[in-house]
Amino acid sequence: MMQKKTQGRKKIEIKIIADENRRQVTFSKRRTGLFNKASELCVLTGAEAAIITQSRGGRVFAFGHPSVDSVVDKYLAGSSKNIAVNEVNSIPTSMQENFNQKYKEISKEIEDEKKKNVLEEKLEDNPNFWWEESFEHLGIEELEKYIASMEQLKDNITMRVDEMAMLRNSSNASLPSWI
Amino acid sequence: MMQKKTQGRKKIEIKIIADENRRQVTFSKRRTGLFNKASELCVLTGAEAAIITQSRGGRVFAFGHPSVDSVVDKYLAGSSKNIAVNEVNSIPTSMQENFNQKYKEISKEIEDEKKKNVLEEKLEDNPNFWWEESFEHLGIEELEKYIASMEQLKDNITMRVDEMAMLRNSSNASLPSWI
DNA sequence: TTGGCTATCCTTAGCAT
DNA sequence: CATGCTAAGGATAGCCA
Repeated sequence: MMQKKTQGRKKIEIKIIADENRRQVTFSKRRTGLFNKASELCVLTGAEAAIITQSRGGRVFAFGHPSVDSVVDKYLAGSSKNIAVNEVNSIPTSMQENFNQKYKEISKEIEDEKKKNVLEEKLEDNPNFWWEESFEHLGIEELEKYIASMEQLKDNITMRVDEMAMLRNSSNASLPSWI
Repeated sequence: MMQKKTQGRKKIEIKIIADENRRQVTFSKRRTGLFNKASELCVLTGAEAAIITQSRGGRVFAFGHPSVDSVVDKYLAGSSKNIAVNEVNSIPTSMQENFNQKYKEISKEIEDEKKKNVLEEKLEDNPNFWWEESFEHLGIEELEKYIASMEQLKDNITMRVDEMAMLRNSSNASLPSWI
């Protein structure tokens, strides 16, 4: 009987890959796959998208359609400073950070919760986005807690950016590979 | 014989989906898939990543680890203004835009080209990245052509950003869905 | 660090809700 | 605009040339 040439793809857990070499290979391959997926998304739906990634080694890779900067600029223009434009339901844009951080875990919790109550809940009564639901059910205290953690995160980021800026003057470790 | 419940996934061409409804559904599903892929990439390799997308409807969705802003800020810090840091091999950051735009098509061309010449080429002699190769083989004229088109793109983007800014004052069509 | 080669594992097109 | 279902199309983990 013919022996299999390879053992084929093996299932892996979604957790940090210990072996440095495997981790690097995975980053390279999956990054390529991610960029291709983004490219297809843009072509298929006519959407715009930008992806920025930084490996542990400090190398930056980016993809953008029609360009990284155009998408990022638009994003910044829409999420910056002038938050007061929308009065009542206005939520600080910075909160998005926490949302993204908790995206997976919370969405999974919501998911599980939904499955449990699927029979006694009318889906029509649920908002389209879990975060909208979160907002509506969130108390003032929770909101303020989020905002506070956001402020701190902002500070951390600012410091980090400064570090990066200083690093740039002595090495190019953080420079995109295409420069 | 039992009839199949669904016809299953069908192969599609990577080109704009004409039907608006199907296009919307595809955007939604693939965006989710893209975000999950990015999430896995971050967890598996310890990398940082940010994705910003805008549907045709004007809604913005973003993903980031550890946050959109931290990754974007770092990117901007590394690619902005002070280009003169690296002297000789310094290439205007704005050129990245053209690269990304041509990523797919050029990479495919390179790919095809490689396959044709695979026997007469020593892979060891090739640079690690196709764009490095492009640079080295690009003449001054080509470079200047790129730069020129980049400048124009910059202008277009600036105008577009201004438009967005004005729009923000009269409607929230361009506002991220999480606001 | 990249690319090719399979045998799996994962994503998703078409429908329906 | 989003989710659930199912079968088929794609992405990729583990190994190498």
